[in-house]
Amino acid sequence: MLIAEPKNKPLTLKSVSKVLGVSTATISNAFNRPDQLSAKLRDKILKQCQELGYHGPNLTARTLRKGESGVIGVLLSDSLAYYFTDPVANQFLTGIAEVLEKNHKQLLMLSCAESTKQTSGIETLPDGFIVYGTQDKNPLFERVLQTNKPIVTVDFDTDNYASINIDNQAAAKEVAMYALQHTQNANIAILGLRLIHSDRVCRITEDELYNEGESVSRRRLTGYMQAINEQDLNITSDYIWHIPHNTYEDATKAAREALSTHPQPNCVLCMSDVIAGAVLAIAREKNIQVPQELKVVGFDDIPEASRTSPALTTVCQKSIEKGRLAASKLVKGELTQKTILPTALIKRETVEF
Amino acid sequence: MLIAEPKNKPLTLKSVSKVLGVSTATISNAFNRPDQLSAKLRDKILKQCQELGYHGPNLTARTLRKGESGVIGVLLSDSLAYYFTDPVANQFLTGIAEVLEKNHKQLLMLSCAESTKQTSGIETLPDGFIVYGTQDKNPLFERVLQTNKPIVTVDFDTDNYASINIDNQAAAKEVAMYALQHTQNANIAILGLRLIHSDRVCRITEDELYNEGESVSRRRLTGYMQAINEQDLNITSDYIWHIPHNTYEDATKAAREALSTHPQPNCVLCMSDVIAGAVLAIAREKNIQVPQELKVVGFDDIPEASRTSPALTTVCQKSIEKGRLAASKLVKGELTQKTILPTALIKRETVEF
DNA sequence: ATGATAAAGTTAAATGATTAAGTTTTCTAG
DNA sequence: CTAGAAAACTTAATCATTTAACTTTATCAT
Repeated sequence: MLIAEPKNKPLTLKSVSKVLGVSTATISNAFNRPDQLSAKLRDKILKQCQELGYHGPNLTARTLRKGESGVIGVLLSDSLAYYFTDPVANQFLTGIAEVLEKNHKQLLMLSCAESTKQTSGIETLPDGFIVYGTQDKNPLFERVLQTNKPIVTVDFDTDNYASINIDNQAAAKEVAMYALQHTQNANIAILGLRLIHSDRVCRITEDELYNEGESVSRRRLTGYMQAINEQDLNITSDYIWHIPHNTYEDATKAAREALSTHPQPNCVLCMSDVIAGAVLAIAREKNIQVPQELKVVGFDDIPEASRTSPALTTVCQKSIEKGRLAASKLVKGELTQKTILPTALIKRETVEF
Repeated sequence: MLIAEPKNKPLTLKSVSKVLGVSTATISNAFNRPDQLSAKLRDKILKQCQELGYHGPNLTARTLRKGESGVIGVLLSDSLAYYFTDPVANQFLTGIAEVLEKNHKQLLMLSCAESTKQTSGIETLPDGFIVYGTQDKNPLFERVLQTNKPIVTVDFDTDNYASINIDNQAAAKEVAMYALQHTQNANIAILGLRLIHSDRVCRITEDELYNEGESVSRRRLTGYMQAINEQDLNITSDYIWHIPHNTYEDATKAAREALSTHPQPNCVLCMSDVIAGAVLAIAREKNIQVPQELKVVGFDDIPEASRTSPALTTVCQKSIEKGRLAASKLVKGELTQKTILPTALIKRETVEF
């Protein structure tokens, strides 16, 4: 039986090698390169390490030496807390987690929204990054770029990197067309997500309507507008809301405002299912019949969308698949291809019954 | 203007020091210990580093040297993907993320369920751990224990560590009492979570009913049983279901089975709101009126609980607060106290209207 | 001016691993 | 039995930092 070192000092390759009477290199090889030593010695070393309570090389030291940590960073444009709350993000992260776990990679969550003190140098740890959401000149993102490590971007696109997107504009146009075609004398409201840089729920101005950006939301808005035009309808900025965060609270506020206007809209285009869910709740509260008096469409097809009553008509984007694909591109090193995932219009009960 | 090193080699303290003509120590101090050099030189160094594109010391090397990474590990008993899907876990993680972000700590998600190959030594990286859920002799958990790093456990208890729990038994008893007191000729079913070690939805056997473990679910079960006894009612194991994962799919299967029994239960005690939500869906499908013909109670008070129709009567446990508290204990170094968070019975519409 | 003291920088020894290159041991064939 | 090759193991350089201990420069009262 081996005598362990005093409990307080953590075991190292060196201290263990001293106890076992072999070189540090041999123990390292026992853990990492079985072909470099005899099977007999290897078994003996592994067993003795077990007894001592040494469970293998320190990750930090190994990472420093090998330049490889086994950690994948997910870079998120908003605060971390938000990503645990948002159902779409949850699905996306679920997909990532699935693939990383299968490949024995660890998952480090990094938020760009962290306050100015970005001194930690955390970007040097992960072996690669999945970058989610638009990153307009974010400092952490800039640093990540400079590491020259593998990157896959999702829901936005930058030259030189693998990316995963959907055709937001076409999908939005399709769902809007469907909704408008089933609405007589359409009076349209749009509940948009992050259309402008404000932290408050509000309507947008005429100016802001034409300030075309490249965000996911702006592309959806463009899709809606195309549908409205093709149907020879129109909408003013008075009927377009900006919702800063994809939460029930914000969405409820906007929904309540939107359904209190005169004339009251009979067709609400929502940029997320969370928003659409809030509209349904307010409609019930106000005794407005959906879909008879009011058509509602969402976006995303989150799990809850099929459980609302009436069940939500929406655009399905395979968010889990997005995550899976992002992670697998990264672990497989497929770092150039730009993928557009398909979407599908899901007809449930909030447009026609 | 400074000339940067060739692009391919990443910048280091050493390479930068060569360019700037000062020692590595001074640059290190410029970043970490402003008092160790003149403000003038420091400003100059920082500006020059900026120009060169050196954004501060490499985290891995710094961690190795200082023994401190700024990373907090969250050790999860199930697969990672599960924790992004489960609404209770989402809230818990939201709370953690909030506090860590405020304290400039990074969040590393670690799953115990990872297949046998646990060679990575990842437990050496984080500065501390939040351990969530029962860990019956899990190898990764054992290693974490051996690191002697700060640990806070949540939803289970081990000697020597700070822990956060709720009184599952009392809370379950309370909600069950309430439900039973409002049910005439009660015919009870229990939809339990992870009562036994099976991956399939099934009823439990008489034996398994009395196999008392120490899990959260078992304590809730005990609470239910106490209420049933105190009301001079009874239940057989035929009316107790085991649901392996807290998902709608599993729960729906169990709910469908439970509402197809003869005699049909008129009071269902659910160990989670997800399960209760599934029961409501099946009840609607079968045209069973809730609460008139069927009382349903859940557990957790997830956000969706207030949005179901009818709105769910349940036990509120402040899951976000749990996460916040766990993280703040860890960052503040309060590593001994064992906290029992309060719960509250939330009376909505699924027991009385 | 001068010696003492404080401030500003530098040197060099850790930190815990990996791995190329070198050394010793074992094996094989003639 | 021995040279040569292969296998088994060790040595020592390296990874990018931090920081105690040391050296140099500046400050200041006398």
